[in-house]
Amino acid sequence: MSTPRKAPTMADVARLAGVSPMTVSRAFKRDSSVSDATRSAILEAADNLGYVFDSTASNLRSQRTDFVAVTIPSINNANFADTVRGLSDGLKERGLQILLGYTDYDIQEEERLVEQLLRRRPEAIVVTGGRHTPRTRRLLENAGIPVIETWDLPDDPVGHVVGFSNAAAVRTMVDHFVSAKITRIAFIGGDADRDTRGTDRRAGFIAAMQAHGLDADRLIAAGTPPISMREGADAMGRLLDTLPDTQAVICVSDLSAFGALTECQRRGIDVPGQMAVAGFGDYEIAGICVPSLTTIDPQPREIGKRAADLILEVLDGRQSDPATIALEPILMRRLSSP
Amino acid sequence: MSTPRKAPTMADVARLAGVSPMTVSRAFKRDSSVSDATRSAILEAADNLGYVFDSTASNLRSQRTDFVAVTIPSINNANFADTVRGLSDGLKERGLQILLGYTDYDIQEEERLVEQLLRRRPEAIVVTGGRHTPRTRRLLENAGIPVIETWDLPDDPVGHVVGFSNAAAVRTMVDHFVSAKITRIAFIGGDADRDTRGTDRRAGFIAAMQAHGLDADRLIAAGTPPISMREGADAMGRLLDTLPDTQAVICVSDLSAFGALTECQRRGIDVPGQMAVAGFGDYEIAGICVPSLTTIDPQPREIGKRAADLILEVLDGRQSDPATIALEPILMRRLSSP
DNA sequence: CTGAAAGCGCTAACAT
DNA sequence: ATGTTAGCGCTTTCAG
Repeated sequence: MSTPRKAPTMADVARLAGVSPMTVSRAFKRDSSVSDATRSAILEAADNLGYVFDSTASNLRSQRTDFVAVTIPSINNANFADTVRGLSDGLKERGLQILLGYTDYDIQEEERLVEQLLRRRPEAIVVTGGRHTPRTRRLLENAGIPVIETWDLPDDPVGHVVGFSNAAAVRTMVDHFVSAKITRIAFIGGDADRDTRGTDRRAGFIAAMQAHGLDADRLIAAGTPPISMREGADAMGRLLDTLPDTQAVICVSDLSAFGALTECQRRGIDVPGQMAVAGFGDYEIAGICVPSLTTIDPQPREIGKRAADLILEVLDGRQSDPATIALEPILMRRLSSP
Repeated sequence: MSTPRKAPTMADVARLAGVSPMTVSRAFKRDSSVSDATRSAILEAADNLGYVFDSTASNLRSQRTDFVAVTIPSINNANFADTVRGLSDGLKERGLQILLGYTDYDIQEEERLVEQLLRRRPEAIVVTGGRHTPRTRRLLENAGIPVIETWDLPDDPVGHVVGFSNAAAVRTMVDHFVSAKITRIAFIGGDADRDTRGTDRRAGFIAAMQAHGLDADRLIAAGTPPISMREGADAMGRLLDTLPDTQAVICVSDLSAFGALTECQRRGIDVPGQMAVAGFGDYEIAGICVPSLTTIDPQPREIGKRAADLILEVLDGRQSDPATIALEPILMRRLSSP
């Protein structure tokens, strides 16, 4: 576990293999021109010495780091994890690694994080959402690398966008209920504007209700984002206590929706007979809970995949203008709604 | 988004501020000796130029990267996410960032990942589990940095350990059932030895049953780890079809346990009356589903926190011998068991 | 296919 | 409190 002596360098490997450091450098690259005999001699020498390639030196000299910076609101969220997985898979073939940071749904924290990440000279940066502090925006604009905003369709993007309209997605859900003659619909979401996607969903709910000429005043504040299952359950409790004639509730996420569902179970309220419930995200739980949960699939993995493709295109010079890729969230009709 | 000209360096900032590059370097460090006037002049000059500190150069020269490498099996798992959060919080105060990679529960992938991570010269490395390929082990042993294995208590640790016995934790659960006179107990887990923690849990189940003189042959293979909610439900279906006199089932994780629970709901099987169900992990869902799920809390956040503390101690020279910190998983008795 | 020279941008070490 | 010198370990560039 401890190596008291200094770690071996390429020069050490070169000496042992009887070649120049430059040849060792080439031997560690994939497609460079080194004879097979020389290469295997070098790799063996390296192995004997316990040599491990030093990226820090390589990064500085070549001005390439081979990683892409990614910020997500929370590491503990299956939707964002799926986006990261899509990104990761898409970038892997090019040898690009992901440097991940999370913002805790806080744009001040995002600012700190983005600066930290940019110091490490990523080849590109992917951020979640389209709302940033002025300084974050300036940092991104001046970074000189591809910038991709995701999970949103910002009015004034910094660079590229791979996302969807959170408001429009919720409108789809409202329409779904209204077409089933359900009109007394509530919304359970965060009580702060911290989570901009949550805020957009609530705004989309209000706008959609008003477009149908319906009251949009059944808004239940469930806590500070991210809203937990427990907070969803508590919010449903308050809704049932204060507005018992409510026919349906749209929740800001599947997690809060599942919490709400369990509260109905505990109180013996039939779902969807007495109360329909809808979520957002199409987390695994939505498909398997009883009754299964009507929700919106925002295609998180696809967001990551498309962002990765876009990054590769831009780095290859195949794409130069800022692109906006708008995905269509999918309404997943299940048993928690009519 | 595009910066055609080259990015400014410390030399540029120094020139504009009328000082030497060394003073600029000091101004960007926290506690270094620069007069307030000089520092603010420098920071202003940097701001005007849009200068962003270049860690790649700093890393090479100072031989410090200020990050800790962490490998986890999956990015989409609340337990591991909690450990990462504990680590992250504990390391943040020292300015250490986390470089995260995931192995997909595959020790071959772990080998690739560990080598990639070590090339970036982390200050320490935290891995999940105690089983590695011989090469991974060699890489870790020779890395010359603190190595911490987590989520397990390996027989022959590489270096430090912060973990718990997966087998002993499941024994606690078996004892819980047996003390309630429940003896026909099944285990739902993975069908491969890919997930070593899952394998240890199954082994712990078998050993505990045998210690009680009970048959340990109700083993249901639910798929390739990680076992999903859906796979847990399917496994429960097979269990009910083939061994209907089973009284209780212990699942390799809360996710599969919840799936199993929903299968009981769909079939009208009363839990825990006809079938008791237990999970592992104390995920949020365990506390809120109906009935709430008896499970084991392995204290994932605490694992991360302790690992972070240990790293700081070792880096400070306050701890030199390999340490093993064994945590005690907590049995969470809830409504899915008697 | 291989090598020699130079230098990436910062900071350790030493000075004052 | 600030400056000077040298060099971290690679790879770019140019040569053969």
